[in-house]
Amino acid sequence: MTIRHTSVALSRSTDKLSLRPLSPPRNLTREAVDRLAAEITSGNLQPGARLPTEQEMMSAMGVSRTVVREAVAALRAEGLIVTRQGVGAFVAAGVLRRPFRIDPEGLRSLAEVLNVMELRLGVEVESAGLAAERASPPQLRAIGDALKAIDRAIERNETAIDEDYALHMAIAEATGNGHFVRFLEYLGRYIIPRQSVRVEPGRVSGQRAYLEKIQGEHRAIVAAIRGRDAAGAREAMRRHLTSGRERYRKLAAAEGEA
Amino acid sequence: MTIRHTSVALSRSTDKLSLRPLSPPRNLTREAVDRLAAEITSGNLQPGARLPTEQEMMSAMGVSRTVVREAVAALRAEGLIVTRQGVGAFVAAGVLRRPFRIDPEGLRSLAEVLNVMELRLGVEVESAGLAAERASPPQLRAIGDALKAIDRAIERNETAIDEDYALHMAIAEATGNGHFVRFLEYLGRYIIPRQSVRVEPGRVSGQRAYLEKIQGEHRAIVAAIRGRDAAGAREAMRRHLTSGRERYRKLAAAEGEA
DNA sequence: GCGTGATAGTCATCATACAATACGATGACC
DNA sequence: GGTCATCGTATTGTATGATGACTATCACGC
Repeated sequence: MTIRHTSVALSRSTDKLSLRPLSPPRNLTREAVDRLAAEITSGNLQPGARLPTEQEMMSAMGVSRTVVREAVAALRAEGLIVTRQGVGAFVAAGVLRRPFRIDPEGLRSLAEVLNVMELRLGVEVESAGLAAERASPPQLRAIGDALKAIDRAIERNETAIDEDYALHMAIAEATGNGHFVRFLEYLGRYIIPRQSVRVEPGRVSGQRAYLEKIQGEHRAIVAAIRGRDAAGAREAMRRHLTSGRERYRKLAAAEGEA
Repeated sequence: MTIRHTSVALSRSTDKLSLRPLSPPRNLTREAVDRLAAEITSGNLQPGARLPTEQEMMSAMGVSRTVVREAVAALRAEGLIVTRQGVGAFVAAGVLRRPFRIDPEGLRSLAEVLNVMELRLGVEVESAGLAAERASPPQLRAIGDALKAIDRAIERNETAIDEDYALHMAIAEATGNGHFVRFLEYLGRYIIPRQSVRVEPGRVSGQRAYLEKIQGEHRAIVAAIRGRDAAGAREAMRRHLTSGRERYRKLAAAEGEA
């Protein structure tokens, strides 16, 4: 038996049983991906440069074509390289860095969540401003519908999480800029819910007052957008999200002491 | 002969050719990736759920194992799924969202670049505001140094691209929020340069006046940050980036007619 | 000089086989 | 009855060969 992946850090003598969850078995494909990615990010392979052929990579790394092809497929999925049939594989132009991503692991701490909310605040404030400037009549209607949907959810004593998200998305849609939609899509799903879902189920009246307050902020945002008041929309959105951030901070702090 | 994607974007008098930038060559692997990703993000496959075996996917989609394996490799690289030899493939726990990314392919068109600049504007405006509220003395010093570095570069009749980027980064650093730094790191490298690099080399005096104007905007931002004036810093940054966006729009439009 | 066709290089896909690993079942052993 | 070694099966990991499709290049004829 050959000692393959020695990634097992054999901490045999760890008295406290600190057995790691599991370290990913370093298979050949992963190895090849890392080495190729290193070649690219280190600048050793300039953007637009042609990668070695599959055959050359095979012999260079001593692996089969399957491994090479899966590594190439992985890098292509990450956008680092593009392949063209009959021509070869090339380093993607204009990409010296991996895609922007927020590590979900880091979201554990309160501070990190608040940091993400700050980033979101900047994007959404601008989103509201642009929506006020550009929203088309159908988009304005969609925003109004989303607002009313929250009203109905509150009436049914629900948390209105999905409806809240839908309103923010409708505003992002109204910017006409797909990046705002995608950004919110990426962040919103797991940032928005937490800030309101923590209220204890028993305190329905408290939750309702809380939702009514939020809905008042929503109304201010929508009113400003309808009035084509970009600055007012930005301000209203800023108030909404900063107060939401404060609410979350207090809830989290209270929970921390519970 | 089928009209495949002519990736040659060559704008050789693109009178009314309406040649698409490039339509993605829908190969089987890409198709499989999309379909699997849709199954996951749609919630059809819960986190932790086991994917069908490769054999089942082969017969289900009517493709070979190579295609299935490359699709799985791509999703694994994106962190959506994890595979375990001898067991199967599983939807990654706690990952309902794909990383936020801006497809570099889309950056070809002027409209897309402007859209990205709008997103950046939102983030940087907030960045300036937070920097005004929180910048520590060393961070303020770093911002001042970056400002002076631009002065020196202008004195040397250089484009000051790197120095400009450094100033924006210093401000992002001063927020104390790493997300702002990473976001700017991701966007800035290939958005900022373009807006100033297009000036013709011959017109040095025009470039210098242009840079002096930008530097005036920079000074206003830094002054507001130093004065702990968050609203003023936001406003100054907004002015800076909106005017930069306009400059880029005009430059690009002029180039388009050239 | 300019289109045109042949040709070679390369990726895309398929098919098959073997290796490595994990899990459950079975049965021996205490 | 419980524990553990063994084995068989299922599944992914890796290797290899073959074929098709696509592209760039170059010689060729006009």
